[in-house]
Amino acid sequence: MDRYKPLDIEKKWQKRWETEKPFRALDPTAKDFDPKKPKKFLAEMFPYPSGAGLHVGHVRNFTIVDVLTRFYAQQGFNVLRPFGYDTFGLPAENYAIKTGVSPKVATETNVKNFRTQLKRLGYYIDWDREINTSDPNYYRWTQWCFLELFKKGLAYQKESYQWWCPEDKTVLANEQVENGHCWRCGAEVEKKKMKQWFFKITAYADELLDEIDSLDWPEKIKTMQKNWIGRSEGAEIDFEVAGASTSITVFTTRPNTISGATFLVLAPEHPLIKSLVTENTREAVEAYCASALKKSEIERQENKEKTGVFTGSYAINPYTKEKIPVWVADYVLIGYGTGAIMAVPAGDDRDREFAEKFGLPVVDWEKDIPKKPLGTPKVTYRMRDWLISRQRYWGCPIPIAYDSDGDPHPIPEDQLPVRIPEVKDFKPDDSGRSALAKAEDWLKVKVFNEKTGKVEEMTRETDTLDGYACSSWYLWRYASPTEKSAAWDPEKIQYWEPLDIYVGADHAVAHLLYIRFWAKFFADEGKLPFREPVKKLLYNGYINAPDGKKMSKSKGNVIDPLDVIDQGYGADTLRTYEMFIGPYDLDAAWNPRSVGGVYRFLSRIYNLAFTKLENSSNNIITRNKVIKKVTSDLSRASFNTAVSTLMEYVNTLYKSGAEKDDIIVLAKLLKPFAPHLSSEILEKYNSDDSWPKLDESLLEEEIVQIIVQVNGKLRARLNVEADLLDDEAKILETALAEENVKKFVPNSPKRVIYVKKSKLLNLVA
RNA sequence: GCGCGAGUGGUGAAAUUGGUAUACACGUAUGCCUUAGGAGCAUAUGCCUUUCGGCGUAGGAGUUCAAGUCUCCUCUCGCGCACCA
Repeated sequence: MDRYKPLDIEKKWQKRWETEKPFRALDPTAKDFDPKKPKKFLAEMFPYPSGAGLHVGHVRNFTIVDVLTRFYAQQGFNVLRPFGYDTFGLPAENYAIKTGVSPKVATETNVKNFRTQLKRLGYYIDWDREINTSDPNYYRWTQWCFLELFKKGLAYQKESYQWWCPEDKTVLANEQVENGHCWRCGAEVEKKKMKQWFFKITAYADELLDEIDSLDWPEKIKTMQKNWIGRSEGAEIDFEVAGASTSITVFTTRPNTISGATFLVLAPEHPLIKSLVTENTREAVEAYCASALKKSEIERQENKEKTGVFTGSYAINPYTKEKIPVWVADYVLIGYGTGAIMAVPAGDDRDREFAEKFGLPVVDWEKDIPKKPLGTPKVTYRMRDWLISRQRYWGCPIPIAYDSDGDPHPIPEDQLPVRIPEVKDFKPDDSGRSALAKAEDWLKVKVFNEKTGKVEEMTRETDTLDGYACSSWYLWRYASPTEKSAAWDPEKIQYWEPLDIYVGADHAVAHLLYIRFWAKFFADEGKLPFREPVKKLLYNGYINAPDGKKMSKSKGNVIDPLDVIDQGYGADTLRTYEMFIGPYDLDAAWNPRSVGGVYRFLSRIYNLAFTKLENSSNNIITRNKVIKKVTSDLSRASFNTAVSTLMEYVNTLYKSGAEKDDIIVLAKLLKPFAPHLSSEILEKYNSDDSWPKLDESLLEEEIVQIIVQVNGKLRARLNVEADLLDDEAKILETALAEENVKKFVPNSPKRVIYVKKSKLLNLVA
């Protein structure tokens, strides 16, 4: 008997797909484009192609997209499922520093390896649309996006205290600091005062917040984004400094508690501190501010014990007209509100703690304050502008040059891309400038200076862009990946976008917020016909090692998906297993035995299709039920139950015998999960792969089972003709005639509940 | 601390709208088969009970003819944010 040999089958089909390219998406400009077909655009969050190649987590992520893509393709949608690589970033650069291999070469190798591995999984990918963020043809347009933002004042420079990673020697965005540590290398971050580039994401804070509710995204992600944006409504109130002409502006969400404000607190970085200190306090205040700045953020977080120092100045409470002291304390943050607060110790735990520690007055605030407007109404956000400059080599160069005054000028569009110069030494240093600064010839550039009206020699910006900038528009590039005259072709964008389904397991606030921001910006520029780039988001769980721990090289518990395939299980088993492992959005632990179970399932299908076919049975009702269940399961992304339905079906067919239509339906429904085996079967049976049509009229069986409960407990099952379902009296009579029912209902039932839809009869005895 | 989830057999889990709890798979047990394999096939498998039956979805209460599902309280675990005024 011929046995299921997945590797042979998979090789055959992968070769065919490589030459026939059946997964190409048809643009509206294509010859064989059919305008009647509805479109679906699906994508995974494109990966960073590491040297280690695919891991099982990638496979889960990509297979979810693949199952859905094939599901829609088989239903006749014009589907677009492209692929790309997020290749800029620290790992490639750090690898280069370690090995001396240039990031460009390392990236090329890794992409090639990834592509080869992806093809071995049989993914439905339009390979003609592959993109790569470190390709000059791509980052030329990332630079264009930057310049669009720059022209509108949404890319700007600001000197301020920034997160600095002493290990990677670069600044980081707020989103890239996790618990006071660098998200990449884990080093404790520091604060450093530097002039940096920002994107003004806060300009869209309200819209980013308000439109969250309309998104078909997981609630968890939506909540995280809401919290991240952190909108607070309140007021700014000016407090005059006693005996001086200055005033201190504070932000508060509870202006009505002003009568209880007994002191002010400024953040140690607050610019007014200098003018508030007195002869007596100067030394102590300066020492406090200096040590607060030097302290790592961790220390500032871990040590919640309140510290602070009196400036020596007083302010006037504009409501009570009382003189209140002005303090400096590091529990007030310079980056939020105005960097200064009015402390109401009777109403706020932190203020109370501070007041108690330093013996400041605690005064109850007047509860019935007349609602006369106090201060200026003001909305504040926790979200800060997005810091985008990085002092690193392997990134998209910021297309800016500086004149002799140090003012920035955009590199003209006809000079794009600003290519990354070749340098020998990629190593970053503490100068605060990237390795690009070492390319001396590259640094000089002739740019028109609008101030002088002349073309002048200027110096290039040496910072590169945060990788998240590169990934903020790639979904739009997929619509026209080779377009030379624009970042995207408006006609194709109009047809394909926005993305229908996006699948990933990371970037809940960063990437998924940035991409929304850019969509809104480019929509305002008239360059995009939508304001939200992703309709539906699926956020899949991680796959852990069999011991339940995170897979890691150092623990030696990594499962290599290519090994699983090459062991003889094949890609179809791997794909189907990862869909069967549990609900897609939960973390799961790898179970080698369970992989074997899925292999057995596919083997049984193979045997059924190639060696055991019978012609006798009539399974048409079962078949229709299976079509209905699998279709609805895939529609609600319940992949594990779709697989289990197919398993049940196979078990049934082993008992009842299978006819040709059973095998064809089975292969079609299985194809999203196991495309190679299904293709092999469908070829043998001369069938296309169109999604099976459901015949609703064939769903109802002639004999139905009615559940009989007494006081809510199962006492009998009645097998009756389907026609009888409408005849409650008859059903009751039949039920009462049952021995076991009689036993529990000796007299006539006090109450009868009959639920036709559930085929259930409950008698209250 | 605040916010959001989740808790079901030995294990991963199913139950979509309040209506048969534990589908499917792993594991385990028994049997069959033979190309003796990392096979394949069949049957059984929540707990207590000889049977009838009783109990059972973290624990406790409640609503309902009927609760894994709804409400309240408690416990445990996970995730996110974390001095945001």
